[in-house]
Amino acid sequence: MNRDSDVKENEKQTIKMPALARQRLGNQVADVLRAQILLGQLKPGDVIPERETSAALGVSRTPLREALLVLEAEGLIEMSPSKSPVVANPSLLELTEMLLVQSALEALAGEIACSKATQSDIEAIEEIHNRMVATAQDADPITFFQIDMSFHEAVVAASKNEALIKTHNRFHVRLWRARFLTAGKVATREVSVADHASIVKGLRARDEQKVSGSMRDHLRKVIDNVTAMYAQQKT
Amino acid sequence: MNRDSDVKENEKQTIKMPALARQRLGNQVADVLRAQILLGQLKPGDVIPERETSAALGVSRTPLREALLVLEAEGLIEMSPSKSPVVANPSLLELTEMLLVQSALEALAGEIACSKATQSDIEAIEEIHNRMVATAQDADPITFFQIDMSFHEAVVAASKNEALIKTHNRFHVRLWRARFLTAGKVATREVSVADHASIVKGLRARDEQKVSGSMRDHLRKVIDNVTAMYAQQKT
DNA sequence: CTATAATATTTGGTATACCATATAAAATAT
DNA sequence: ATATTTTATATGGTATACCAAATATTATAG
Repeated sequence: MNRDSDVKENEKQTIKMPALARQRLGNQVADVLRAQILLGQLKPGDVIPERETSAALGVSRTPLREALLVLEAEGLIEMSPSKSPVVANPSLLELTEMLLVQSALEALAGEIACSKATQSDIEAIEEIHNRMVATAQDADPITFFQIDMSFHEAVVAASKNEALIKTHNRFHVRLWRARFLTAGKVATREVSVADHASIVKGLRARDEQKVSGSMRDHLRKVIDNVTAMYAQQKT
Repeated sequence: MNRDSDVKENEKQTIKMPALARQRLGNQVADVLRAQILLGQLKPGDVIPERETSAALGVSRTPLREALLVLEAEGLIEMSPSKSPVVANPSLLELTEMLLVQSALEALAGEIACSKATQSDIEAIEEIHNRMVATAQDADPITFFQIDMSFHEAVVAASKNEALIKTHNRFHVRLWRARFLTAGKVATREVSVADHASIVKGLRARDEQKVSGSMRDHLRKVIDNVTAMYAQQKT
């Protein structure tokens, strides 16, 4: 490859793309902490002392604090004066409230997706569904759960509504742990698969009513599952 | 007044209530800036330089910055590296997307409110509606608009769903300016009043279907109003 | 006078220093 | 030995100092 010719070709642009490079340190730290919370490495009730954590991550307290504020706004942690931030531990009431909102959001997403999704969007959703069907019997809980979640993400993304996608993701993250803990039961898997099949069918037919209703009902079943788990946990 | 007796009476409690006192400075600053944005004292496109603004508010850059991060998370301002934060100026597309989400949220709120609202909640909503009817003909745009908005807030609050209330408020704030600019037309007032009347009627009957549908349709009309305003503005 | 390069200045981003308060520990009086 | 007061320490909250990059300004070469 000729170096000189390359230089000549590029002489006017000087690469000119910072593009996806620069991001605030605080956001990167927030991503790390958020991932740790979702992966269960940071469990509800765990504290996140500022000095200790910032030192562990090799940053100063300023961006660490910035990250904590982001996570607080997302509802993943709780901060109170003179106390170390603590990973949020949503009550059953809070979870059901959030799931109700999520059901409305996903219902809307399904409705919009019927008109806004491209054919390849729907095919991609179908592909996720097929993978879920294939792994319903034997896959480990984590894998199955992640496929399940990606299905919902894909439908919401197909709505092409940024505000909706962002708001949905907000609850998605906060509900992650509780949904994971309840998704383990293989018994509920078949129901989920059936619900998803109905949603896919509706999307192919671009039947707004059907998809919207299916999404909504599907999510409301999750409320029952979570409630059941909490009741069982008390025992 | 006898000092000693006072001391004796208070000896056990020492006032003991910090209660509603302490809040982070950053949040207070965020409240101030948010209010300025909502009141139009800070318009879309206006910049908020950190040093200048923090000096004006009499705080250091740290809490000011904390406030900016909050407002950025709320979507009220936009921050980019090496540039002063700027008050967000949502496009028509963004506004319609947010209004669609808001319509779903308010529909859900109306539905839930039918079962969760107390009788006095409904009476309070009715009272707001009556005030709106009374001032529909002559009140200045600001007053009418504020009553209109408080009606929606009251219905959502009646759902008693914290996640819903918070999420709704998020969009409520971001949509505030655009809705205010479109709410001026007296022509649209009558339609709004009629819609609200239908909602109140449904709430009294605790008819979930009706209230939910009315809320949703009412909000979707706002999309048309906003779209019309943008089209007219181009002219 | 114009174009270009060097420099000064302003910006947000980050690190550090300091402060107030809440909590834990220790000392002392009962 | 216990209860109470005092003191030490650790925590988050805030202010300041410093840095890098982007931009505006000025000087200089053409």
